[in-house]
Amino acid sequence: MPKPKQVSRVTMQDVARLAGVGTMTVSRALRSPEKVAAGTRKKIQKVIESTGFVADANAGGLKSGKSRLIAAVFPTFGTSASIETIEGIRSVFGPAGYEILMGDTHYEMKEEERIVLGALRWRPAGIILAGLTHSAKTLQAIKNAQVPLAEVWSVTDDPRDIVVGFSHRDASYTMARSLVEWGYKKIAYVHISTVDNERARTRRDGYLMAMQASGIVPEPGMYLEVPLTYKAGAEALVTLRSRFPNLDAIFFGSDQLAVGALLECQRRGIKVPDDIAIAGFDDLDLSSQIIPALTTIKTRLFEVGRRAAELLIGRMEGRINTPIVESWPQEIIRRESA
Amino acid sequence: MPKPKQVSRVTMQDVARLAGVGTMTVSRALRSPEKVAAGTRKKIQKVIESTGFVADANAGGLKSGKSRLIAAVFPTFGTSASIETIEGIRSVFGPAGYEILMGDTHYEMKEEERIVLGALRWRPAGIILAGLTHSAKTLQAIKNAQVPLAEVWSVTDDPRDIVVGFSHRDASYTMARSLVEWGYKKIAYVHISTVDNERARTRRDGYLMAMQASGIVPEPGMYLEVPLTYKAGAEALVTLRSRFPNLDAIFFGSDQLAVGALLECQRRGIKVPDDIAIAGFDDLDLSSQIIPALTTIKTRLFEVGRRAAELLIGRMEGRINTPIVESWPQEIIRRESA
DNA sequence: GTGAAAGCGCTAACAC
DNA sequence: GTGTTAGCGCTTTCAC
Repeated sequence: MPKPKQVSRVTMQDVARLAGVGTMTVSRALRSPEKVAAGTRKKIQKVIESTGFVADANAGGLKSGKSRLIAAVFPTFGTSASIETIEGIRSVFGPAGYEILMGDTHYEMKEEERIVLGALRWRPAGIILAGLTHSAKTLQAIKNAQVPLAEVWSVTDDPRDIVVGFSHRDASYTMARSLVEWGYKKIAYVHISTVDNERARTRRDGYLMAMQASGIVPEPGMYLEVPLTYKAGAEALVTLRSRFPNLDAIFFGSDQLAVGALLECQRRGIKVPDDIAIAGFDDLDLSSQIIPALTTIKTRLFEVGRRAAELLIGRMEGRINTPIVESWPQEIIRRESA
Repeated sequence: MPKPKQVSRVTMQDVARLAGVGTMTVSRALRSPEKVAAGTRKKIQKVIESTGFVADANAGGLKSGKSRLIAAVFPTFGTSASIETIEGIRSVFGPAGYEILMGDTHYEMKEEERIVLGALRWRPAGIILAGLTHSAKTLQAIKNAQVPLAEVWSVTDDPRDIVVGFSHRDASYTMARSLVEWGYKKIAYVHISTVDNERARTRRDGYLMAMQASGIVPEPGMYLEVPLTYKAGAEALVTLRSRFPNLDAIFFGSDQLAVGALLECQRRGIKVPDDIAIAGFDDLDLSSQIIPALTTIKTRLFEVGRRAAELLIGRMEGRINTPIVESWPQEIIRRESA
């Protein structure tokens, strides 16, 4: 292995000089090698390796006004929803030679705004945001910057640009209807905060619509908002059972809550699904392992991330130039808990 | 092929002209407002808001040779170890106005190399890598670029630059010794791949050293390498119990494996800790909720990330200019499973 | 297939 | 406190 020498900074000009060619040829050798003669290319490659030259993306981005950088902003890195989506995004952009600027908003729209504004300073080639609920300032800044935008996770009839996700309302509706079909009559619902979060809101709406369609009127207090932790799921179970002694099912808007509830059932000797049925939403790794195995909705978020990235590249290359919505089918996974 | 129309952007010069000041004053108003008169500042702020101007970080980075960008590379985003550390890093760099370029290597050293080389094109102000095991090329490239490096998670006596973490060997040793103290005599160990992963290796070494110190010689087949999944933990339990019928404890090098094993015990009616004791490493959220609650080692990875970021800023500002190692104490959490 | 010239939008250095 | 000058290291353009 050739030993790179320790120099303060090697520029493309240095490489060009050492290889006995013009800087333009070096630039081409890096970005479109097929336009450079094989011999020249080899010579340049050798110099690059021996000097440890790394092209300055700032200079390139400055000149061209665009950089091979994608901004991706998610509410949190702590859920598998974000992680799966990010993995899907990286599976496309990694091999394509893009870097990813990542941020997490902690579910704060104001923080999202701060992160997006910061990211735009880099003139990214594209932006990916989670969900459809963003501040006017965030959206205006993206529009001004003329940066392609992909919104992932939800779907809408009126897309701003690229939208890839699924209907949380339909998925939730289907699960709630299934619970009714399976014979459950008194079904509670537990969800996380719906503030600036259309996923949580539409999931809850799906439940409410299913109840209505089934001729069941959920009593007040029968749907509950809690934080996203195992413990909150456990506590919701206890609260709901004491409020409604004849409750026969609880549908949780997230598997993490449902797992928390299942563990609480174990602790208290409550039989699932005989004493009470439990259903979730997300299909975490853990959900198939927990006892009893959790009935839930399987999302396809790796695919969602992957497609968002592909469509973004399509937009960047001018192949796609109208708003577009792509929906990935969800699947009810019936296991033992309901 | 239709292309998006190229509308000219708002530059700092435009802002300067509209505010009736020089570009340098605008630059200062953004980066060190205290050096600009309040009236001037207000005038500039107004123009920035009305034009939606966002300073081009590429230009700034080009001129100064440094950008307010941090590269952070982790083996995976799918474990809470990575996520906690990243949260700690962001808690410092977010408020300080840095963006974070993130990559995950899928535990591949070659992929780490690719990601680091890509990130260096942006002339980042600092790099954070997980662990101490990196390819020569990766390390040489970072050295050439003269970018401050923080390595997190492990510790060493011979730091390259900034190192923040803890001794996995000591933590693991302490847990294994505690198991002996608590009366367990035949203790197996389950770990993930030690290839290019000094955390997994030193955790295993800690177990082996504790056995030796306790006068116990682990039989062949008594420590096991498996993938990092719940299922693998369950399978390891079954394998080890059939190999060693009188096994009385299993120490898992990761809570995820231990949880998988606990769930398998439930399925099979194996009593924990009476039939077999289970211990883990990491203290996941789930570990305190699972039944029985898991005895484990609590790591302080948020703090590790936070301190790595703080020390990196210290190095960038010239306040720290020698290699430095910081170790965060770990804690054995004894719960019901052992 | 290759190179020379021009300049992207900022900021360091220095003047005022 | 503020402005002027000079370039950072690439890529665009166009000539050969």
